[in-house]
Amino acid sequence: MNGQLNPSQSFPARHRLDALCKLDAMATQAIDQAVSRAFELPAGREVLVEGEPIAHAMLLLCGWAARMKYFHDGRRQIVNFILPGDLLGHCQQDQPIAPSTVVALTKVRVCRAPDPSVSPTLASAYAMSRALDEAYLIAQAARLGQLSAYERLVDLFLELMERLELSGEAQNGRCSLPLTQVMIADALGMSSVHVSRTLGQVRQNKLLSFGAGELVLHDRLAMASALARRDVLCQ
Amino acid sequence: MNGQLNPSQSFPARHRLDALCKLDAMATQAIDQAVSRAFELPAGREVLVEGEPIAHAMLLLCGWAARMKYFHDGRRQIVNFILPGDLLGHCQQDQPIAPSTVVALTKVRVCRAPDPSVSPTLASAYAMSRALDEAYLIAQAARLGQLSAYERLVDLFLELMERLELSGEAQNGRCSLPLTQVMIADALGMSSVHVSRTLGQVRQNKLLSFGAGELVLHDRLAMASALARRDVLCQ
DNA sequence: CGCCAGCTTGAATCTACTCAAATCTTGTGG
DNA sequence: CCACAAGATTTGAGTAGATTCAAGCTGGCG
Repeated sequence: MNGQLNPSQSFPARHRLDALCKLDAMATQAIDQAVSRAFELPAGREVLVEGEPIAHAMLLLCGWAARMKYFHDGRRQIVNFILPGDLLGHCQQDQPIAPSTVVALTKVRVCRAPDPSVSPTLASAYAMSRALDEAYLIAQAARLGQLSAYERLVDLFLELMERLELSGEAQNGRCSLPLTQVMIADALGMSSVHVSRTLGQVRQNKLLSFGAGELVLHDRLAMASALARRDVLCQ
Repeated sequence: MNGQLNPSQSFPARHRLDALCKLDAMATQAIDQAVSRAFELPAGREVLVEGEPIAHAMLLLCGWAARMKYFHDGRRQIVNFILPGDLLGHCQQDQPIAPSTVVALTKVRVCRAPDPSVSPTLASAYAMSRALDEAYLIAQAARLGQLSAYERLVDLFLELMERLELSGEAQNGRCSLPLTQVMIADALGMSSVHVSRTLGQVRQNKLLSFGAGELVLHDRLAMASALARRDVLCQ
C-alpha cells in the first residue's frame, strides 16, 4: 500500500549509525524497537517549531525534511536538509528549545530516537552524528557566503550524494532526490529561475543529470575540480 | 604593561556563563583557577586547525577570534565570531576533530575550559552556550542566504551587540568592536568595497556609528524594523 | 618624513533577480 | 481514459545589486 513502508524501513538509520560507529547488539535492538513505534507525517507538516520545546529527539526513517528559517515576506532559508537516518532535535539540555523549524519536505516516517544510554556504541554514533551536523552547517555557511551559483549547486549535490551513501541510499553516484527546484533555491539562497538556468549549465557540462526525482553524478572528479579551483577542502 | 591584562580578566567569561546559568561557588572557583593558567596568543595565530584533533576545550578571555573556512584563491568565509567569554572546541566526542579553523583576530587571552563535571551549574551553562552557538550558526546561514547587504550588516551588528551585552562588555548600545571592514566582508560574504559603501548608507540613516574600533547603536528599534519587514524573528 | 594598512569613492562590468509567458508534469475527477 | 487544474520547469527581456579595477585619502608608526 505504501512504497516506503517495507520491512526494512529501519535500514537507512541502521546503516548510517552503524557507519558512524559499529553498533553492538543492544544498539541495533534498541533501534528496531524504536522503529516498531514509528509514525508517519504528511509533506509540509512541521516536525519541530522554532522557539517551542523539543519533546524528544527523533530519528528520520523515510523521506526528507529540512531545517528552516522563515521570513515575513514569504521567503525562507533552508538551513540544512535532513535525510533518512538522520537525527533531529537531539540536545544536551534538560528543556531544549528548537533553534529552527523542521518541516517535512515529503511524506516522512519518524520514530523517537532510542536512548543512547543503552549502548556506548549508540552514544558514540550520536556524537558522531552531531559532529557531522555541525560540519554540514558550517559548510552551508561557507557555500552561501563564498561560492557562485554554479559552485553552490555542484557543492550541494556532492554533499547530498555523500550523505546518502552514508545511509546506504545511494550507489554508484545514483540516488533518488525528491527536491524541487524551489526547495533547492531556498537552500542555496537563489531564485528558482536561476536554479533552472544554472542547472542547465551543469547538465550541459555533463557533470550530472537531475530530473524525475533522481540524481546521477556522471563525473564526480569534474565536479570536485569545479570547486577545487577555489575550495581548499575539495581536491 | 598590557591593557588586557587586568585583575578582572575573568570578568567576561564569568559574566557570560553566569548569565546563561547562575553559577555556584564550585563553578566560579573552577573558572578562576583555570584563568590563573591563561596564556596569550598574537593576532593571526591559529587556535584550532580544521581537520586536526582538539586537545582541550578553551575559554576565550580577552580579544576576538573567528571560525573560518579557507579557499584556494585566498578567499575565506568567517563562519562566526568568537567573543570574550565564549567557549571554543567543546565537543562530546573522545577524539574530536575541528570542523573549522579558529583564528585570533586580535591578540587574545585564552585558558583551558574548566571541567564541567565539577559543578552542574557549569555543565548547564556549557549546554546553553552550545545551544547558542548553534543558533548563531543558523542565523548566519539565514543571513547569508536571504538578506540584502544592508540587512546583513544591520543584522550582524545587532547580534554582536546582543552577545557583548551577555558578557557584560557592552552597555547602552555601546561597545568596542575590533573588526576591520575586510573582516566584516569575510563574514557577510561581500566585498570590502561594498561593506564600505553600505556602511555609509547605514550611517547616513543614523542607525549607528562605527569607527575607531567602537560601535554605537543609535536607534535599535529602527535597526530591528529594517529587518522586521522581512524577518519574522525580529519585531 | 615616508610607508603601509585601512577606508572611501568613481566607473565599468557582470551576476543574479524580477516579471512574464510558454511548456511540461502530475494528480484528480468525471 | 481523457480533460482539466495546479504545480514545476524552461526561456526571454530588462533591471538592480554587487563586483572588480583603479585612484585617492587618512591615520598610525618606525
